[in-house]
Amino acid sequence: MKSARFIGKVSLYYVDMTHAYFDTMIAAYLLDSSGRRFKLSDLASKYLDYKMSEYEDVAGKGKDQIVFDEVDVQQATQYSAEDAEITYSLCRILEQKLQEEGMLDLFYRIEMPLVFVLQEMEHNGVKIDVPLLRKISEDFSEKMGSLETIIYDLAGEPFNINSPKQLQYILFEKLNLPVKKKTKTGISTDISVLEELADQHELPQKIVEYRQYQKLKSTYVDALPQLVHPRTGRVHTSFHQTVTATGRLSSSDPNLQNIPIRSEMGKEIRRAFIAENGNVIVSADYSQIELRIFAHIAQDENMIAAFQKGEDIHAATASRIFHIPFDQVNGDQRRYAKTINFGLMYGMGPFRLSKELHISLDEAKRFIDQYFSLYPRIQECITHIIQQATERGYVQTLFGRKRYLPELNNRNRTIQELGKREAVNTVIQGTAADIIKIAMVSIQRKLDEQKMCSKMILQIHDELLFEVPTEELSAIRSIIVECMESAISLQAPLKVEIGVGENWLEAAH
DNA sequence: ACACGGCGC
DNA sequence: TATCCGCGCCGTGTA
Repeated sequence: MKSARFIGKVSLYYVDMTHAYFDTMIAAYLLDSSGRRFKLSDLASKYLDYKMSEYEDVAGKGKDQIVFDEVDVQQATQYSAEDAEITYSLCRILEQKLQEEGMLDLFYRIEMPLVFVLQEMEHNGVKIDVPLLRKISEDFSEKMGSLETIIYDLAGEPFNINSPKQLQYILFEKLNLPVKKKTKTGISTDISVLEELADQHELPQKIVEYRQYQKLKSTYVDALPQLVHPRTGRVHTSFHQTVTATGRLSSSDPNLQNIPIRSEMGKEIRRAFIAENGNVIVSADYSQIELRIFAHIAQDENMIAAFQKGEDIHAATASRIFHIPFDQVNGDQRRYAKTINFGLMYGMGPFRLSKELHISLDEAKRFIDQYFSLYPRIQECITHIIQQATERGYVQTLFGRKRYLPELNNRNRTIQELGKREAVNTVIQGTAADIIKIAMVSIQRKLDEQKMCSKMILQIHDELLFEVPTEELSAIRSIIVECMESAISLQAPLKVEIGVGENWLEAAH
């Protein structure tokens, strides 16, 4: 609910959901994951061709709106009963459709059980070290203050650094720096542009630094303490099960799936995610899950072999692409291979690869050719996925999750190309989403069965975070690893890495 | 409300 | 010919 952002989360009622077994919203989402609205009234129009009465129809709107207990009883009865009847009618229709689409297992064995796992996680929340964030905030303020002075000095005048328009004026009119990239409405000042300009003037680099502090401070450091619940002293995110086109979860209010990790400054924010006294934070993440899925689906023997031998996949890829012994792969070579490995799953082309690695277009093309000759079945797999998706109009994950891709039959080439990348990415990303959902359900089941006090608190796409009483640590370790690694058996076996610490940063080691 | 920029996987 | 890397959420400025 959008309104949650404004009124704050006040409901901590722990509603007993034991007997809820069919969620029309989730069923409709599985039937069309690209759909945007799955409200009861949307579904009634779509599947029953029935227009439900709206709340405003019975209670009025604006300042004339009355409270529901003042509504005429007949009208209130009619309105309320409609919800129940429509839900029931939808349930039968949607279940039938799920069956026709082969998605009953996905629905009953993965998505519906997951509802309760997510309810539990939202209820658990995560403890935040507010004093630490306050300290970081002050530290950032100081650094931003000095940067501000330097920036105004380099610009020759004070201006609002956060205003793209004013920044454009300073960089491209006043200082006459070259335009590298345009946006729909003007000249781009994003990070890649500023980095390209860095060798011509000192200002761009300072802007980059300033932006980094500004981003971290406003989005995380200052925002998180305000979201600590007054009664639980913890932050309770919302997980959404019907948002993404691929089957992933999303998180909002606040989004705890995009807490910084890449920059050194950003990492410090993870220190503020802590465990209650007597507990530790346990992080469990799938190592290279998407690449393993790709290797499995493509049946690529080279890639499967590398994973079965437990090799560092990026180094192994580099060693074979560059024809050098495994132990002589240097940092740059490994980085190149890593970029290709990841880019592959998003359908990165030679153009983007060349930009990313600061190499020529020809070199980028050669790398990609080398890559596909090393992993030939991967290339075949990509072709196959796209071909099948174009014929059928949709793709499916290993567990039968579907995504329709009308883009593939669009007359615009650019949109078609987008459709191709979406097709490949959805199979991989969506299968990974299926797998971690299965693991979450089985882990929660074990925790309940064994009446353990450990809590699952976050899911970050390929990582699960737990808050664990120290005495349960060794037991929970094996449960987590077992449930996650055996969620499905792949030719390139799933591997889970576990970390333990007083906070999220330490646990992620 | 929208565009941009930027954080995560 | 020219070339956007898939999926999200959110803060800020602008209108």
